Amino acid sequence: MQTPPATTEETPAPADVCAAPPRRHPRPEGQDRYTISEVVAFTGLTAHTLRWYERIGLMSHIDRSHTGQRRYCNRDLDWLDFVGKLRLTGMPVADMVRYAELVREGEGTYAARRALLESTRRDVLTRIAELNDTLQVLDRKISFYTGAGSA
Amino acid sequence: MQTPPATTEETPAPADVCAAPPRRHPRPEGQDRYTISEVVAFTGLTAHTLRWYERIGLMSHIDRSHTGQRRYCNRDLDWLDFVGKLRLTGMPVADMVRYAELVREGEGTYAARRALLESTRRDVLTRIAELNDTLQVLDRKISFYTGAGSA
DNA sequence: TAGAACCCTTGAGTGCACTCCAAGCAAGCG
DNA sequence: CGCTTGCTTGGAGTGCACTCAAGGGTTCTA
Repeated sequence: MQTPPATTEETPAPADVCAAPPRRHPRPEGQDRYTISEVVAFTGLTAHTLRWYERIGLMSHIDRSHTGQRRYCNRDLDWLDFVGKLRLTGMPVADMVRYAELVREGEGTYAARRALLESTRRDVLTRIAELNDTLQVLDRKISFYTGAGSA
Repeated sequence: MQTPPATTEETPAPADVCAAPPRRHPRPEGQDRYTISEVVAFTGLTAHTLRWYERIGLMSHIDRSHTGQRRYCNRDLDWLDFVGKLRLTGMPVADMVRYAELVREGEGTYAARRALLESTRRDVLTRIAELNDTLQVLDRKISFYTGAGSA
């Protein structure tokens, strides 16, 4: 068995260096059309939120069934995974939408996308440093309380 | 010179294991009464936010001048530093208020305080792990764009 | 004794990221 | 056929953490 031809990256890239790796909510193999409630199960987002993401342009228009219901594909799920990561960084939704627009604009925006991600990367490093700092404070206080409790 | 008698911890503790260490906004030495705008300069919070913190019980009542203006002391600044750390962890303000209440209730709440901080500590570790994960994704994408740009 | 700068209060307003509602369509089942 | 379940829409509502406005008092410098 081999990785399916799923492109998963922002632009139909030739050799996709960037394929989506481990996923937390395993998708069924060989499927490429999911209802909104399946996506809810995979991502933990609500159906409301998924529709809202689409409305504000954080997702490109989702394919529809003959009756007008949304049918998400694996690439959509990959994108949602990535958006989830960005969300963890604290990036505002408006910035994510900006990134999504760059993706839709095509390969000409590679430099801009990289700049955006590098700036995000810096934010993440800062945040990690802050959290490590906070951890030290917490540890100091916890050991204070522990000592005071057993003294 | 010796550390001043500032207690800085939640309860007038005997030997304070928990003294506040490095501060980012250096305070003048030997002072213990600050106007709200000085505190704004030290903490980066707005005066609105400082008053709001007091209203919701995130800070105990601040000392006042004879004309009713707030005069913050070093211990208040230490508390604000700590609150800033908690804020970085993403802890909701309501939970911080809960912690502040425990502090006001006295030494009998040491165990509860420790439990709260330990739970926060776990959250912080989780968050750091998530951010490291995100960092990997960002690095993968950045190097993809870098390669595509120079290819 | 001006005038500017600073501070006070209560209560309302803002921005973000969802979250829900109402009304209605479509498919599957006994 | 009727019932249930799942999906659709636009627009309104929610909760959080501030943020500001209005109207007034105080403190500092000249």
